[in-house]
Amino acid sequence: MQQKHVLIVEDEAPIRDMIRFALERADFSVVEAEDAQSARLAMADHLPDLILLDWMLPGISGAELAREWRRDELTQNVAIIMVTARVDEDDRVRGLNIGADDYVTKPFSSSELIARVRAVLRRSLPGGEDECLEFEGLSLDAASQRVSAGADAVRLGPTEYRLLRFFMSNPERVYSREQMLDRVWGQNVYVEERTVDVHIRRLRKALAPHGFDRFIQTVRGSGYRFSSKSL
Amino acid sequence: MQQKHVLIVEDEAPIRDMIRFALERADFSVVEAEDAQSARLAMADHLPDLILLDWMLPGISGAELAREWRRDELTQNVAIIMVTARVDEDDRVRGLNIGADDYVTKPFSSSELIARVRAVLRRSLPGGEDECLEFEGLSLDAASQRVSAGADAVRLGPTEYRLLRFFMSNPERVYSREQMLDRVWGQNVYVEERTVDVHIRRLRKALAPHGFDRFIQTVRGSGYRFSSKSL
DNA sequence: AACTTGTGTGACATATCCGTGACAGCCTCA
DNA sequence: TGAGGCTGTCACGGATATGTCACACAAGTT
Repeated sequence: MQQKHVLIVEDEAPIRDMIRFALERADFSVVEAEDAQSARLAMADHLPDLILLDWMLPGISGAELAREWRRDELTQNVAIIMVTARVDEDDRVRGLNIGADDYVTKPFSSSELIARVRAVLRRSLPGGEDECLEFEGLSLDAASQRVSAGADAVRLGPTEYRLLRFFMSNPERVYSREQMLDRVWGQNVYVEERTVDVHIRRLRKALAPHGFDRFIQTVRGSGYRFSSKSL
Repeated sequence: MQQKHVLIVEDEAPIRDMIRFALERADFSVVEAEDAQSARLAMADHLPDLILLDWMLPGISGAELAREWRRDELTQNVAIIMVTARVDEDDRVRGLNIGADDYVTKPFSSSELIARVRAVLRRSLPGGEDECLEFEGLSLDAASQRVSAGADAVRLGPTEYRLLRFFMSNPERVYSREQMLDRVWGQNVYVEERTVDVHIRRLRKALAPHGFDRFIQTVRGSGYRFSSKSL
């Protein structure tokens, strides 16, 4: 994988340093900015692949900045992760509505940060926005978050949807329950591994009326695999 | 998954014991150290995959130690989790700034500890390189954990799969039953050596319909060999 | 040939893994 | 406040894999 460029927009120097340290250790190239203006300056030279944006900045808020970038033709496809001290749910929702791809709450561990950065970059890498996945008659539209089996629609809960989306993005490959928890549930939640089984069951059940449950295969002792080929 | 080694650096014996107990129950191999010097000693023998490092140690602080290790070529890639009684935000940032991968605050539950240890180890693992082995028509794909003989698929149990994978990664070479137990079963499980024979048999049986069982050759008095050449 | 040693093979008790239904907690929405 | 949807956990039971044994068989040895 080619080295990725990350722009940090953060006014507090110690946190900036900590983030830079973590990112450079993980082999990212890092550019720093302490406010909106220096951020613009940094972007003029070279567009980053991802921006780590502090929620609170002197002058303009990070949220405003994000909204602005999303409107700009040039920057609208750059991934954004909001960094904030707030734990308020409303802010979180607002942040994501603005167009941030993910959201990290202080205090966070460096490995958590890296994991989220990697996850976002991985997600935004292929083509981008309105992802539309098709698999032998089973189709998933990311924009409308709809799944349809042939003609008729499939009704899925949020978790089942994300699970299926993950599977369809990564077919023909075995994933452990641990890996699935990482990539479908999120890196910072601790849930039992068997929970994966239950959701697999629920997804299979939803897909079964159309016969698509055969795509979800159990690999005993290892995990699960999404594949069109039979066992 | 192979067993991981964890080094605990902690001066208080009861806490050390508690951590050791939790880790061993979760199938990690544990080495203890009570100060910087004994930590160095423990590392000299064998590098751990992860270090649980107490923030406060007699003499040198854990933070100093972490910084030192991060500078050392040999140890800089070993994951570090700081263990501390402090809840102060600044300390946390400072700890992560130093290069710790995560941070656990006393008191902590053993399940939380295990979760964090697992999370950190998982993240520091090298990305999944897609191993794909081929051998005269017999092919094994590590990503999908599939084995196929020519056109049709071969159905294997977990142990047979690992065994075949081991063979195909190390062809043309004789291995004793003991070596095979080490590398396929794991280094510290005790099973009878004859068990290898039984699994060899099962693997041969699965490969036989396609004629590929001839690759698994018995070397009387020594062990087995995987080879395309006959005898 | 008899004996010794090493390996193939089928059977079997057990351990392990996974599918499944049930359930309580938590949301949201009316 | 209650209904209804979603989530994570658990316990049970069935399916499958595992390790060990006993015995058959083969290859050397005396």
